[in-house]
Amino acid sequence: MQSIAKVLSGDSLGQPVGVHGWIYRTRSSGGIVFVVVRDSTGIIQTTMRKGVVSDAEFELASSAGIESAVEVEGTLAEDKRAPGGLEIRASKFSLVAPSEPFPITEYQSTELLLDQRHLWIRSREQTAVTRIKAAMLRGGREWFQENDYVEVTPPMITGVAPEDSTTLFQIKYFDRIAYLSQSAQFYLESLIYSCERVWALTPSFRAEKSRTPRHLAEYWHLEMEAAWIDNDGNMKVQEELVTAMIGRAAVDCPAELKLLGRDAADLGRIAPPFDRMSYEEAMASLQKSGFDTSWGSDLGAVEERALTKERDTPLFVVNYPKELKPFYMKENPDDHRTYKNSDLLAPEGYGEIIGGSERETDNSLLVDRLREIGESLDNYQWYLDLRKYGSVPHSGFGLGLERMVTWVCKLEHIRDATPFPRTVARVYP
RNA sequence: GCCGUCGUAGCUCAGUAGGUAGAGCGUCCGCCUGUUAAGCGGAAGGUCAACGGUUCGAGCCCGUUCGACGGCGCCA
Repeated sequence: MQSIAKVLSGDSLGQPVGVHGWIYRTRSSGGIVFVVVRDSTGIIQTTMRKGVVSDAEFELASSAGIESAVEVEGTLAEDKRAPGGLEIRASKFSLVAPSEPFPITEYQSTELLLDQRHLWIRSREQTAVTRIKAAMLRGGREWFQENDYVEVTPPMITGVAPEDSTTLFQIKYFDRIAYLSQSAQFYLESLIYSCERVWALTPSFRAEKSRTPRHLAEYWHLEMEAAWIDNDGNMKVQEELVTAMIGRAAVDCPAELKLLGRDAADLGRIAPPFDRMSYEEAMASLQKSGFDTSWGSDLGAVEERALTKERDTPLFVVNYPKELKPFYMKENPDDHRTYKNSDLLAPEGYGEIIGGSERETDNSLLVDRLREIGESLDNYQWYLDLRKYGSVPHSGFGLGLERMVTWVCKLEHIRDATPFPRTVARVYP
């Protein structure tokens, strides 16, 4: 047996080949049956003729339904009438396992596809997304390895909750309460004092009742933290990493990208340095476009879309007002109203995929800010400890993997960037 | 949390003025030796989301509940 991709390469033209997979489509016309077979690498038409295969095999082939598991052996032939120009003229057909009528047909609704997700992930589109996502992760892992980052394994169960813990999933943890992690950042920050440069890929959980095309309740969070680098260095890491991830997908998955309407060549234009714009400049630009917004307003979905819609490469927005961002960021010495931070916005209107910053290194400043926002210091004691024993400048960021996949794969909704999306309305299948 | 749309056959949908429930696809049976999500003929298939109300009569009008989807906010 060979992969369908291998057979489609045409190397075996005129020679015996065999494939196994699942029936993608069947059509029959009297004494001939067309069975289009799908495997993980592609689809190919096979033809069964009465008299060439046995009557029993012919009967099986003509009655087998979509998604039946089959094996076909025959001769590879060129034929203009075949989709793709190549077909296997079968000498042998066997049914590995029949399929009941497949619930997903040519007529589909969003609801059906989500209810039948365990079956819909067999689709060519979902398969392409899965492979592209894997390639992006491969590219990221390669980049981290080449740049001396240590992959670490932070916990996903935490005992600490901020005062406003409404966005945390609570779990029963033996005889007390614990929470599912929203971010591994504090754990990564702890690890830089030994490994200096660390990264982790973990699930993050958000109990926000968000109902948008860019939110999941569970998503894969790619986070990095490094000692001795400031926010400019942090942004350089981000643009190089993003470029490496996209580059790997473009090289390894051009066909999958094309299937999704994304030209791999266009992705090749994405290279450091990415454009940079301050929050203040972003505000001015939005006001010029007629937005009723001013200093202190956050960039919402509409604003991010406006800023990135006409772009085909990512955009950094830097130096947000402090009140819009969390307490652990480092104040901008050039403008005390803002932090040394950045959000990376994906182009084409997709919006934020990374949030990052230089971290505050001064223990007393952190304590002040925590008091200001009414947080109990007890919950942060171990985090504050990190500033007591050789505090060093450091920076880091978190990348929402599915958000990046949504952009790279030109998806309309983030739930298609993961095989089994978890949203406020769905935990099945 | 807020705003909006929709629940009718396995799937996608139509259902006019309130008067005995329809189509295409799928399934099953038959025909067809080059189909491209093939074509032709036939058959089976329904608690119209649930509950309550109005009416001689409700898929349709009113109310409540449940579910799903679209968008905003929050965020990656």
